[in-house]
Amino acid sequence: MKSIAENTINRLIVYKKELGRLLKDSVSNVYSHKLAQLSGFPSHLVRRDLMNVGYYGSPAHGYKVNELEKCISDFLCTPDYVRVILIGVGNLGRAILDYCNQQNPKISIIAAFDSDKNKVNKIYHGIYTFHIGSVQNYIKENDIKVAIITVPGSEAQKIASEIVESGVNGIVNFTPVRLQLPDDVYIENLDMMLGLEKVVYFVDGG
Amino acid sequence: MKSIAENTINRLIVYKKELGRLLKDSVSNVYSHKLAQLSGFPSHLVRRDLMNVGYYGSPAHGYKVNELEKCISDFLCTPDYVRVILIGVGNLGRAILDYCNQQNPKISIIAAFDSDKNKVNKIYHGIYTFHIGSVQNYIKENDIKVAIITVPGSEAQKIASEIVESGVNGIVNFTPVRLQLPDDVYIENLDMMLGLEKVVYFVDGG
DNA sequence: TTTGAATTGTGAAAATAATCACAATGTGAA
DNA sequence: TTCACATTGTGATTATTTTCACAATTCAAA
Ligand SMILES: NC(=O)c1ccc[n+]([C@@H]2O[C@H](COP(=O)([O-])OP(=O)(O)OC[C@H]3O[C@@H](n4cnc5c(N)ncnc54)[C@H](O)[C@@H]3O)[C@@H](O)[C@H]2O)c1
Ligand SMILES: NC(=O)c1ccc[n+]([C@@H]2O[C@H](COP(=O)([O-])OP(=O)(O)OC[C@H]3O[C@@H](n4cnc5c(N)ncnc54)[C@H](O)[C@@H]3O)[C@@H](O)[C@H]2O)c1
Repeated sequence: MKSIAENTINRLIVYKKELGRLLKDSVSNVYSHKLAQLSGFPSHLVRRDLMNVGYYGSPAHGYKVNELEKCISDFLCTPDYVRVILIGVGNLGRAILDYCNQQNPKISIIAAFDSDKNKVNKIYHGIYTFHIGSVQNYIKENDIKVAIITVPGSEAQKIASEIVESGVNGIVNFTPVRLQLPDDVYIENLDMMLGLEKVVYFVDGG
Repeated sequence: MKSIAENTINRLIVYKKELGRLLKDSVSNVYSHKLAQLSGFPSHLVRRDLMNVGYYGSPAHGYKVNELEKCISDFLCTPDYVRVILIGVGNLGRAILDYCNQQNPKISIIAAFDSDKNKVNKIYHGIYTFHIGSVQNYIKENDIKVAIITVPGSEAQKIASEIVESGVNGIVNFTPVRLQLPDDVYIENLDMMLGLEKVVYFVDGG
């Protein structure tokens, strides 16, 4: 299997999302430069990326939105239904619980975990909160592979090591801590501060 | 001035953060492979990146933490104090208000804006919330260049256009909407869903 | 002083990514 | 039918990024 650049994957995910939106608006066809405009990448890059997924449009009608969306989904191997857990039901955690289950019906947060007795056994935005002590069992029993970490930075490494030990191998990490984990664990760091610093750099310097 | 790859900038920001942490722990020297371990990038890439900022270490002692931190900061042109505004004091907005001002003393959110009367004129995590109607004046009077957008997706484009018109040219966009703005506006899209999809892809497919 | 071990800095090579440019294709109007 | 037009798909090219590999450097210990 040919390995695809991470940047390409990022862009494909964006195309997929925009195609989903077009689908909702009952748009049936789209040209590369329209997709380019929507996604913010140049049109020749859009076409180059689409070569990877093996879907072919026509010069006259561009791409069929529904087929292309399907094709990208298949390419990304998006399983029909992915179950994810969230750890740390604080300010950020609750915002994510609210947001996430509105967005992609194929990816669901099915449980949350916290150490705070006031939060355990409560339901936030429709998701039940368990005590953190039960997380390792929960992961094993439900074969969870992906977790979102929104605990305080000081707790992050310990929690991450535990859940990886139990079988998780993909983590979305919202804490500012760089997690030290085996190489086969995929970590996506979403530290807002880095994004903000980047904006400051490009606005100020460039 | 040589132009530096965006990836390099990303990494430099990470190095800077890790160096800041080392400084706090009173660590005075660091080797490239230590910085590599902390940041998660290979050590030869660390060294290559550091060539760009023009700081030279010694084979015997590696890099001086304080000097290197200073040097990267200067290179990134991090101004001494950057004032940022946040628009949309919802679940996510409040989480960010709480988080942001704890993190980097050089970058501060100095005001928030919302359209909800119940939120206007209130203080959340120390930040005063103004009515959204006053945002354009506020930007002009205070010469604001960077804004964080955490309003519902349906409002994002309208708000973005307005603030750019008033002088903002850097945006951290937390909504799932791809903003259509002039090319000279730097946009950092932080859509959590994309991060999650990426993790799902790499866990499942790779 | 000399040796050995560890680490830096960097030229060169390799790998990867983005861009260009255009033939091929399909469409609709004349 | 024929022509003009817009758009795709892609080979070739260019640019960028990463990796390799090692000479140069520094220091501590013998
Ligand atoms: N990436 C971002 O944009 C962003 C924004 C805000 C906060 N953050 C980070 O996200 C994390 C959470 O931020 P927050 O504002 O929600 O903080 P918070 O304090 O409101 O929430 C943390 C939650 O984690 C729980 N917790 C603490 N220790 C735990 C443990 N050992 N096991 C399980 N749960 C535990 C707490 O009870 C609390 O509910 C922090 O690391 C913060 O730095 C990131
Ligand atoms: N990137 C992420 O991880 C992430 C997570 C959660 C939510 N989100 C996105 O962030 C945004 C906010 O999410 P939330 O959960 O905080 O939503 P929310 O509804 O809690 O908050 C939205 C806030 O914006 C205010 N608002 C609405 N219209 C406005 C306007 N015209 N001007 C000013 N303020 C206005 C509302 O009064 C409210 O306070 C949404 O677009 C959501 O999709 C992103």
